[in-house]
Amino acid sequence: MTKDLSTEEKILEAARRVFLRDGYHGARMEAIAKEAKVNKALLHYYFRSKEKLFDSIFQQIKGGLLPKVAEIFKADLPLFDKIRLFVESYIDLLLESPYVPLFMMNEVNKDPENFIQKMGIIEKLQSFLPYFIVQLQDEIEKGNIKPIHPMHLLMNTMSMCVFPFLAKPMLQRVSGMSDAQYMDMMRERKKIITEFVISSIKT
Amino acid sequence: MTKDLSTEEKILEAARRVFLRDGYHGARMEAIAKEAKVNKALLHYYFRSKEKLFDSIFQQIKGGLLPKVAEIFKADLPLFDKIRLFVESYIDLLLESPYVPLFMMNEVNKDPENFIQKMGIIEKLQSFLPYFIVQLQDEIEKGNIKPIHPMHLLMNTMSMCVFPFLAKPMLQRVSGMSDAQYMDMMRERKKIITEFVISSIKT
DNA sequence: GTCTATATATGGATAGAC
DNA sequence: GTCTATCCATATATAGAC
Repeated sequence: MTKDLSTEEKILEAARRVFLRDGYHGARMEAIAKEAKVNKALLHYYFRSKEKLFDSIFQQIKGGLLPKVAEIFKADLPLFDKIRLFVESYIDLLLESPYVPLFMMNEVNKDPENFIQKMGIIEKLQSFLPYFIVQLQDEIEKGNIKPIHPMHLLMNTMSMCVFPFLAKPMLQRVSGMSDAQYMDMMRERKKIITEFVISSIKT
Repeated sequence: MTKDLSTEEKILEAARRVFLRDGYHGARMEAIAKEAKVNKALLHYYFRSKEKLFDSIFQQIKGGLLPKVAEIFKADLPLFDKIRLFVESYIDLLLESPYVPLFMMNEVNKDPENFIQKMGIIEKLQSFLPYFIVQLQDEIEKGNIKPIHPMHLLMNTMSMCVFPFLAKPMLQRVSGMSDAQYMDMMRERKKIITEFVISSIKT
């Protein structure tokens, strides 16, 4: 059992689940308390307000995504390996937290400037994007891949990884898959996306 | 000026904007009234409740998307033409209503069964998917395209069209584009996506 | 630290005058 | 049809006993 957690940790775990599932406005302090099996008043004892509790969750979620991506793109690897690694580790991450993408999209939508600043996105991008652009340009000049704008290549690849998680509830229903089947499909998809991207840009 | 609209129409217009931007829970009746420049009580006079007003908007939004897609896929056209037409008309639609995708993702997330039923998605899919699957299978057997599961092909194509709208607020900021520039980029993207998909599956 | 009870704030809904 | 005033439910937040 995971029930030897401190009250504070139980609340954080529950809050994460509820906020991710229902969004900030949809989430209810009551629901979080129930999920954590603690009294409602304790949420305020530990975190003072809904807003502050939410911020704790946000900080926690923020850690996982970008650092991994930056690491891959900065590595000294052939372009196709980077693409493959990016797709694989990105989908693996999302398989663990399928609600994160929709949550993030909503957060950024509420207040883009603030979101980007809180996430430190600009600095992260600057830390690896230039390397990637040079590498891509290099491969194009060598004639190994067709000309493509780095932004579109990244956007295409990311789209195919993330979108199926955003649309999961819908796609799962219309295709009649169980949760397990959907996850299996996404694991298969790692290979499919990689091949799709590579065979599209290879000369 | 558009201000010779009836009060009811003004409310509907305002409600559409606010619900799309803030989502159901995030939207405030007060905000809709203000946006429509009418008294708050009038929203209830015309639509009785927030729920009912929301339903009106939902019905209105529902009309645009799927019918167009179904039409294209049922048409008697070569596969590559269908892909091109799908991408073009899909992105054109989204350019007019960039908030619709995130709104839809949130709605389906709240209550998938209910959403799919209200949208009539299953029937729409059944009306054109079989044709598409046969056509794709046919092209694969003829050796014109590489083997690919129809679901993945559709998912890939749709992902690349929709995701940039979902992530618009973020992508726009990090790339420093204005609204107009972002729209131009999406228009360019129609060609890029089509070529990306086709060159990926062509033998 | 944890509970019950309660205060306070917000937002949706209604009554009633005009 | 449109307004002001107000009600009422819900949800967040606090007080105070244990």
